[in-house]
Amino acid sequence: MPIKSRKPRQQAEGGGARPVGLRDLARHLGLSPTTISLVLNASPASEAIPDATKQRVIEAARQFNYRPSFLARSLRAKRTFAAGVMVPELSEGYAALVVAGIEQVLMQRGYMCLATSHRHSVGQVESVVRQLSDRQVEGLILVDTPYPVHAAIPVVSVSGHREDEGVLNINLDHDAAAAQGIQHLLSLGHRSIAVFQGQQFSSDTTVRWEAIARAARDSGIAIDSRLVVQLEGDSPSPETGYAAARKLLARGVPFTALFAFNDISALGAIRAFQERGLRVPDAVSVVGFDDIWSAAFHIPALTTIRQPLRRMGELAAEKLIELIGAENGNLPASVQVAPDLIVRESTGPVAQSPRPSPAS
Amino acid sequence: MPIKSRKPRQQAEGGGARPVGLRDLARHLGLSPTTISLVLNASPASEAIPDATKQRVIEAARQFNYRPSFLARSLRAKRTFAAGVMVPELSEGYAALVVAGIEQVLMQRGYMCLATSHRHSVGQVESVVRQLSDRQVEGLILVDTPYPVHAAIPVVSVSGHREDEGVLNINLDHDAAAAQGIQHLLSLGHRSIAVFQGQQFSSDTTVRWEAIARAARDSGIAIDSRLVVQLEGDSPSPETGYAAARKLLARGVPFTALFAFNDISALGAIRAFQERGLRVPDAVSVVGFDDIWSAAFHIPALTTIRQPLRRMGELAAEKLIELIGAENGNLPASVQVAPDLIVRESTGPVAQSPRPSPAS
DNA sequence: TCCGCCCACTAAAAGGTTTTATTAAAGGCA
DNA sequence: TGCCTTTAATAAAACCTTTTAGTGGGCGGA
Repeated sequence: MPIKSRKPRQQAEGGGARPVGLRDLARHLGLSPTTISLVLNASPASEAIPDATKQRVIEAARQFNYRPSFLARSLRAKRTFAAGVMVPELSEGYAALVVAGIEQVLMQRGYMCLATSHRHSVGQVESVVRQLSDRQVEGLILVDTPYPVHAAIPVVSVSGHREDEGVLNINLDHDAAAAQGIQHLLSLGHRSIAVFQGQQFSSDTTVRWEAIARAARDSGIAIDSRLVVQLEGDSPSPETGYAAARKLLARGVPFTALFAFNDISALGAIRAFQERGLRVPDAVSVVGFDDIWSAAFHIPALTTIRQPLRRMGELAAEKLIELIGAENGNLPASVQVAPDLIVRESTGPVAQSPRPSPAS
Repeated sequence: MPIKSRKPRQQAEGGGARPVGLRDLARHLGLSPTTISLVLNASPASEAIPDATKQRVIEAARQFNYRPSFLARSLRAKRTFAAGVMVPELSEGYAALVVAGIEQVLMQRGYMCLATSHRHSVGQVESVVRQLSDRQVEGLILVDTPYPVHAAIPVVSVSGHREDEGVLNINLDHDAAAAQGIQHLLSLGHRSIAVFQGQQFSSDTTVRWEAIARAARDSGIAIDSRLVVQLEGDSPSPETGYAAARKLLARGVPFTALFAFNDISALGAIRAFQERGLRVPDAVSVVGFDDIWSAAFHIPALTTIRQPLRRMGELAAEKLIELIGAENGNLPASVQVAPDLIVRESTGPVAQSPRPSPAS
């Protein structure tokens, strides 16, 4: 694929004034580019240069508004100060929060954030990784992206649960999360608990489901397999939860609470329940997951397990930068973050009437 | 700020194998780098080269998995195929949707998306623009960013309403949007309509408010200034609308409908109303703006003016690329996109009882 | 007087491409 | 044979820095 050079864009002012470079400064000062570079970079070798000259150089640089070419120095130093970030879909609330955290830390440390999305297409994943590698990003952050990635650079995976050698994981402590949710429901008297499993493509799906099943078992109750529904479709809207809830109701197996896969699906489920005349939390209690910003303002406000998504993004960026700077040897280790149970209005004590079987 | 070169990261395999370059290929084939470059870029000058040689070159390139250095060719060709994207805050649903559209188009056209946020800090805006310029992005897309930006590259502004010379705008047709909302409420019998104005820092604030006032005037009703409340605080949560609604109620001026600044604030307002015993839409009708994904699944589902946010992002990217490729002269022009009124459950006919004055 | 050292810089290479200008060899024609 | 053209390539410059290895001159000391 050829790359054509472009005739330099005419400045509004008319003169195709190309930016001032080290050479221009050198000529203007009657010095060599080397000297200028040494001084401006405060390189150790510049100690031999008298302060007067240094001042002259610095002054001229400011006056001409000299900005070194990132391209040129990247080429020379083999450092791009750029990191690639891959998410399934940027518009998703989940990904957006994590990316916001990542971007903030990267920026603050002088790195650029190259944002990409793959829409769960394996081909797209490969193509994007190739493009990022071509641009010599120094590291990669994968968010909720359970696809194999082959890269010769440091990789941090958020909610990836990867076993891959050399991938640093930032994951939620799902056992704690599941225990919090189950305990909360148990303490309200619930015994028949329905569960939403995530979509196939979500990397949290398996881990979360297994943690919930384990937590239930440990608490002495079992999850009836007829009360387990898997979310389908890749729409990032409550639609998925709405459909799953209807499927659940259609099975006719009584339950008093739902542990949803995430807040989005919980919202959809609540709507489906209310449409069938099942009030939340009177007839059914619902626990969400994530604590997206609208969870608190839904009616009823959602009880949920909060994931510190933004913090996870920040951590991912911090760890990535550590990895990039690390000598071989002492590499930083994976990190687990703690969930928080946020009790709001969508959960309540189990109803008096023994079994509020859903209307069919 | 000095830039130190890093000792090349040891590959897992052990050999610090640096990537194969044009020179390596040349040596292996017994040709010069020039020839390889000519052939691989299918440059016009390569016509003189016999097909046999071309094949040899192409074959070797594939075999060694040769990937040209983006840095080097960018340096030489003065093209980076990168665009900077600035939003107030990446985690906001509004920005995330626009950015998703932008990223998709940029990627598909071979451009990289450098995502940044500024949190409404003018200093941060300047710093980010500087960093992006240093990296020689070929263009800039500003989303909801009403701050002056001085750049010598093409700029596209989404919902920016800038008058600046040389900035291409992608804006919603706010007059149409306001007319749709007002007409809808009028047709339901509402005459006392409250309005939320956006936060000071949002670039849509003024335009939207003026459009609404104009639409009301044109329809023969006036907006009582005591029914106008400005959102405050920069939290991207319904909290702002919740607070504004309480302020509105506290004023004790009767109203039967609210035209909110956006869906997020509408959600907060609905909660505030319900807490005061004002059912939506029975006692108060609420119209939102944006049509974020959860609007449809809120209870009650939100009637709202949809902005085609993703499409606006796509358009912005398309126009930016046009601008970048444009000869001086025929530049593409600004674009207005059309809103859609989405009628759901949060609006209804005005109540029978003449003036459902809010409980104080 | 001569050696070595310090001072204040600089020349040149390197990084990996693209592009312009040039060349060596072969072939055609007078 | 001598001249011109075509073929099949190549050398070198350019892009803009950073870094290594010097350099020339002045000066102190023996």
